Amino acid sequence: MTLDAPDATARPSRATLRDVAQLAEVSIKTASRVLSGQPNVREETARRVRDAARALRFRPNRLARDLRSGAVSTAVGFVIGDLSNPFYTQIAAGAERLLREHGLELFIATSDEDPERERRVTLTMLERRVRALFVVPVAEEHAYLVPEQQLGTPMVFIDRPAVDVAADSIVLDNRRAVREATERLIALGHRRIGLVADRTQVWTARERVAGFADAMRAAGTEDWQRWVHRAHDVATARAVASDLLAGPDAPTALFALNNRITAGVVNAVAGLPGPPAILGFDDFEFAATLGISVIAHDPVDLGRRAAETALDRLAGRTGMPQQIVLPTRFVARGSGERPPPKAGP
Amino acid sequence: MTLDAPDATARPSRATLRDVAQLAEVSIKTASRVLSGQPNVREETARRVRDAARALRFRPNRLARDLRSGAVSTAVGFVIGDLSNPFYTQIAAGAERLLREHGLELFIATSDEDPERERRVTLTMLERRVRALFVVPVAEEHAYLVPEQQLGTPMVFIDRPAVDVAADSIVLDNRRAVREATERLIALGHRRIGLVADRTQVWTARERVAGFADAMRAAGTEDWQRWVHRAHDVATARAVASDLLAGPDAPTALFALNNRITAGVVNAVAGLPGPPAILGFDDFEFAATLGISVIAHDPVDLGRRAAETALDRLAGRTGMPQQIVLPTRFVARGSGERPPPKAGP
DNA sequence: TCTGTTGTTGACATCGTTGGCACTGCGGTG
DNA sequence: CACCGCAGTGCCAACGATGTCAACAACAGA
Repeated sequence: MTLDAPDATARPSRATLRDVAQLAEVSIKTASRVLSGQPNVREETARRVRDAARALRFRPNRLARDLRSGAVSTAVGFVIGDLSNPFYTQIAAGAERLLREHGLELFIATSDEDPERERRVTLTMLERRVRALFVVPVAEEHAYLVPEQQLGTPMVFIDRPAVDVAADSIVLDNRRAVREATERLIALGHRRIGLVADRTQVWTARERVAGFADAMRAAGTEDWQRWVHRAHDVATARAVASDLLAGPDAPTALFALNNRITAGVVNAVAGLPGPPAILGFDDFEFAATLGISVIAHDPVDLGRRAAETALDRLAGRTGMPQQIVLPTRFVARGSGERPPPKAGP
Repeated sequence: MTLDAPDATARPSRATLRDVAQLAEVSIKTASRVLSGQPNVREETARRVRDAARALRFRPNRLARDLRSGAVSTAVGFVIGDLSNPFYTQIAAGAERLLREHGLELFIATSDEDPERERRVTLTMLERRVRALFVVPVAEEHAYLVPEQQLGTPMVFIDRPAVDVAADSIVLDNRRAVREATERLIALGHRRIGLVADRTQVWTARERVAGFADAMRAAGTEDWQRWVHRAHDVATARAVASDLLAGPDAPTALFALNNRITAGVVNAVAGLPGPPAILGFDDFEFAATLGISVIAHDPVDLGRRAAETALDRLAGRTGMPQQIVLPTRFVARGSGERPPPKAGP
């Protein structure tokens, strides 16, 4: 009993192909052939190998496999902003479903809506040699992805387009959707419309505010900027809405530009007598129950289309990056159809 | 200018450590030392290497690194049932936050609530040599994980305990929570309590129904079984609730045993005159706005505790698997405090 | 001058797998 | 009988990184 015998100590180690080959009394290569389904192995030999693998509970090391065989990993990376926002996770769910049908696995990591973290997790994904990459970007700067893309990793940007890298993207028709919804409010007689938008850094927020501006200007309201307010999370949105309604010259309608803001606004308004009109961007589970009118779209479809695009590229499609614009639809449920109070100054 | 110079053809390939070393005119090993921050390299040499790496846009290949250095990957696997259920994603968000602080990255894959798929994605995670593994299990059978666990990969089961593998788990005090909530309904005078529970296969559903049975039996209701109904998604839950309320001997209270079922029930009841009392398991964003009383708990904390447990194991804690039971709290918001109608048979 | 120490560097083996190629029998062909 | 094709198998290199160890220079102390 020597002191340095490593196998004597209680340190079981994972069975490798070598162990399987040894037990089956074949070469490593033959074992590999059997276990990865290559032809030209006698059935009896194959059986021996399979038995050995089972006995040793052999699990191939994907790291080694993927390393050896270049970029044929089955992992696809998905970088989203925040796991607790259903908007992101539904996109992921949509992409996942389609990818799975093609034998690919979706791995999700979060950027926490921080550009620097987005960059880090994205690069980590690439270091792991994912087969394709999906990003719902927060950062404005993606030049660092250019070389990676040239190396052949398909990349698809979701919900927000790629700026300084020529990649495919799937977006919503934000500007038009908000313009048209704002026009509806104006047609109902609203002029004091409180818009609650996400941070300016976010592309969708900018687009949506632009749509609002389009409609307001068309209606002759040049000081539309004073009606634009900012919030990024539910609590802030709630506070902003409460303040607006309590303040002088309170808006007769509130327009919340994403799901979290809508949650805050709905919360603030709940139970108020003579509530303002309310519109939200993004549909949500309780919108029907609460009677909230929204600009609806299908995040699952957003993800599905992104997956389609990536699969196309993997199948060999080349050429200019595509930008797919998905439609939205207005769903009237009551809250957005309330006219402003009759008596006014 | 030879014909076979590979660099002459338009085949850009990813720069490796070798390329960097060549350009910097050092050995591969020295380049490795510089780029992975090992000591004992002359500053001038180090600078040359860093410059070369930058010029070639070198990105290390994690596959190779992780392969060589054994199981020291920074990836942690998380297997959840469904990306579009906030319950799961919030758990993931909680775990992610803590893991990140320890330099670990969370990779999420979904089982689609299918035991066979759960098994497959779990094994894939292990084949990728994750440092630790989290599972919100659907399957009842996890014996296949035993050898992997013995090899040292910490595993934590979340929301539902591990059955045939001795792993740590974090669960809620389901049975007690439901028993006590049911007792409240009984104290209010309810006897006809319609319970809408998830499938029997799901451990939490069984526990929660057991809690209901405890309370009903204690109150002398031996035929509690006839009040138990099943639903797995929002639509079914809604239909079940509608049927119950329309049928003869309609319940005076509805108790929904998870977030999706609650959504369906709330939907079905919305706007009804003289609505039944409603209780839900799992809190949700609009519960306050809608005045729905719930058994609340913190999924984010569930994830955080799971991460803590795994980190402990990684830090070397040995010994028996722990089962951590997290408390729930009852949040009264009105819907659960409605007494049954006075006039009765 | 010899020996020991310290810092810097590179040659080589290695992780677990797959690809390329060569080798062995064996039956069929000219 | 030399030759070919072909199924079945094994040896060796390779993927891209890191670990081990030794070589070497510079310098201090005896």
